[in-house]
Amino acid sequence: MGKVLNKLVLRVEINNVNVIRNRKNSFKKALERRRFVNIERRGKMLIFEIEKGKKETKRYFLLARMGMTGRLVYFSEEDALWGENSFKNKKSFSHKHCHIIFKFKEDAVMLFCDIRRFGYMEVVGEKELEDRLAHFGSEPLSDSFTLSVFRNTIKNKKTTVKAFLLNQRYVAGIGNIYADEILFEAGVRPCRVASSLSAEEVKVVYKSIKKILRKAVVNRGTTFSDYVDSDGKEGGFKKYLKVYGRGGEKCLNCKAGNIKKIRVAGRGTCFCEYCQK
DNA sequence: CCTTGTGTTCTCCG
DNA sequence: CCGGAGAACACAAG
Repeated sequence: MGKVLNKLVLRVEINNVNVIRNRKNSFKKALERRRFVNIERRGKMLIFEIEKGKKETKRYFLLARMGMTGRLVYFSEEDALWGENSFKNKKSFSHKHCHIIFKFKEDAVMLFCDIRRFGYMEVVGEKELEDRLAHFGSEPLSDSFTLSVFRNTIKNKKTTVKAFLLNQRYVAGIGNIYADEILFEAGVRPCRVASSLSAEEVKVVYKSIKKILRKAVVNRGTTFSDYVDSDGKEGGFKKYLKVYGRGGEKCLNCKAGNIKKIRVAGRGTCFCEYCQK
């Protein structure tokens, strides 16, 4: 979404007020006639820093969370028309599911669309931002996420290793697809109790987190059904999926075991009964 | 019925 | 009875 940086937001159109949380911070008023001066990410949350007004001392931020089907889409000048051809992926971007439109002075637009409406946006002040950031664990691809940090985090956790990986308080940003792929890469069964992993297994899971997430980022994410990035482009990681969505198939690695599909931590979970111990 | 991210509520245990 | 941990539930719509 870097293309919206420093562009002037002229107008914010709200088609569905229900996707805005924390309405006390007057969403439109906080955004119109201002610019986004910085954009960051923490876990699965995007943080747009909003330009300060002349007399203001405190900063405000636009937070965006995509849930399952939420997406931010950028249209440049020539594409920013509402004609039939603009919305090539009609299910994702139909008028019906486009909830907020940011119109920039530069003639560009940014859309917040969400079919299932698990996603939301909100404007928060510095204090509220601090509160929300406090709920996130380590950024798995940062240098500060070391093996010893990971050992300390997973130590004594009585939950399953899959639930542990999905818990944003421990490691931020891992969802269901990557949790399954990480555990396959590590050769560890999703239903294992986290604290039961040997020192060696913890190390392998740690390395697998880095490896899978790096590869996913390089390939710009996973398009399993209809995910697209802000340019409307699909992610390329799908071709590297080894267990997710392969329940009932033969394992690509051992060519012997079957990929089982079970339920762990309330989520559909795929693993190889032969490769993962 | 299934799918998932996350915020809330419930339950268990010391 | 309190607090924390972890599990379970609720939500949405295709």
